Amino acid sequence: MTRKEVDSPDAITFPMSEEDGISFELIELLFFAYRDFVADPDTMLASLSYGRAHHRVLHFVNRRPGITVANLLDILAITKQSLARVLKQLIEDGFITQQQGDSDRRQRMLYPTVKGRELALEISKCQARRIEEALQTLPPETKQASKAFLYAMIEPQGRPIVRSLNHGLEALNVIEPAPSSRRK
Amino acid sequence: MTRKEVDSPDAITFPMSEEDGISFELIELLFFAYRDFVADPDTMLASLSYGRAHHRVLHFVNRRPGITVANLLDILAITKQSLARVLKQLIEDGFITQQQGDSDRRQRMLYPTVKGRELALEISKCQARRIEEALQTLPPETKQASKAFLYAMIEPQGRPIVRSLNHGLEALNVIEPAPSSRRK
DNA sequence: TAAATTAAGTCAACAATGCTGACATATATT
DNA sequence: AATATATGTCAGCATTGTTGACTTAATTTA
Repeated sequence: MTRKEVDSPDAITFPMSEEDGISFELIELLFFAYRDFVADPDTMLASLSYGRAHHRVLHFVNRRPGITVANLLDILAITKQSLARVLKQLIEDGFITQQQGDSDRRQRMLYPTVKGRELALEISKCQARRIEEALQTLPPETKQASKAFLYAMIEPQGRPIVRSLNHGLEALNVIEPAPSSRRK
Repeated sequence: MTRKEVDSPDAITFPMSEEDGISFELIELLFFAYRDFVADPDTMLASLSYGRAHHRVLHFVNRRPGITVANLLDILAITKQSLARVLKQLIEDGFITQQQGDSDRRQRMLYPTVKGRELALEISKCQARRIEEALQTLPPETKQASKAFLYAMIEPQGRPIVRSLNHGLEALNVIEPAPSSRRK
């Protein structure tokens, strides 16, 4: 009962748990699953000294060939600087090419090269393999349920973008009239 | 047919799509869902000039009060330096306290303070709210299915850690006999 | 008991990827 | 002709990850 025992006057010794009415399990599952999910691409790209940012740019340019820089910024939700840095390298290294916009010649439309498509596919295959292996062990309705859950986790404003990537809505420029918020 | 049209000799103009046999939808859902999922904590912690790294440390110390530095490194899978930087601040600012290990006095057992617990709970509540709101719109079996999916997405070696956080396995030190791989 | 190992802390340095603000250039729009 | 837009670029900063080396204290082993 001396001062010795009062070392850390307010150390809490019992764990934060589901009893607090919070689903810690899902919170942590998202953390660990996402970490392992991006580890594969990270490893593959390390040999090219590319990182996660390069991967994202490459991915979305492959999913939307001809996308403009501005629309790409909307999808990635990063600043022009952050994009420019990695985009420059991808172009220099011949994974992506630019073409002047047809209607608006200020625009730069981005396309993957053959080399860029191959790399994007290789990485996506690897990620898809992990997903398919996970789903294999589970009942078939799991896939649809997980999609629905993840979709509902996305901010409503972001959802049209996700949809447009899958059903070929050309509406990318219509989506989010871009009140010139981001994109400094 | 002049050179003009051969601008970008190998620009690919058709999108990478599910026809390549890859579930791009799930890949992208994971990306967007995770991004929005961590945006809330990021915002909340910005006022304290803390980042994502601080959040993770605070979270797991609250989930496993008394955890040692070495075990925390195993969970986070980062280097000692990366941990030290943020842990130091959290201790200085009174969110976490240290106590010498009982059996092994080299160890530093980490505990949240009252203040630290409150902050961790506040953030977790916010994340849980987003999860619950997403699930509300969906059939009840979605939660279990999503848990199972995310769990299966985690590398097998990592799974016992996730489990131990939820059922109170004291076994954290037993989990992964730590062949002294990481933790430089 | 002496030597080796381990847990933790620290230092210096570096890399990736976010951010800001400012400014230039070409092109469109009003 | 004036203004606005799309892109590119410069300089600089913050966070968070990395490496490798070294210290101190405590434990374990030979």
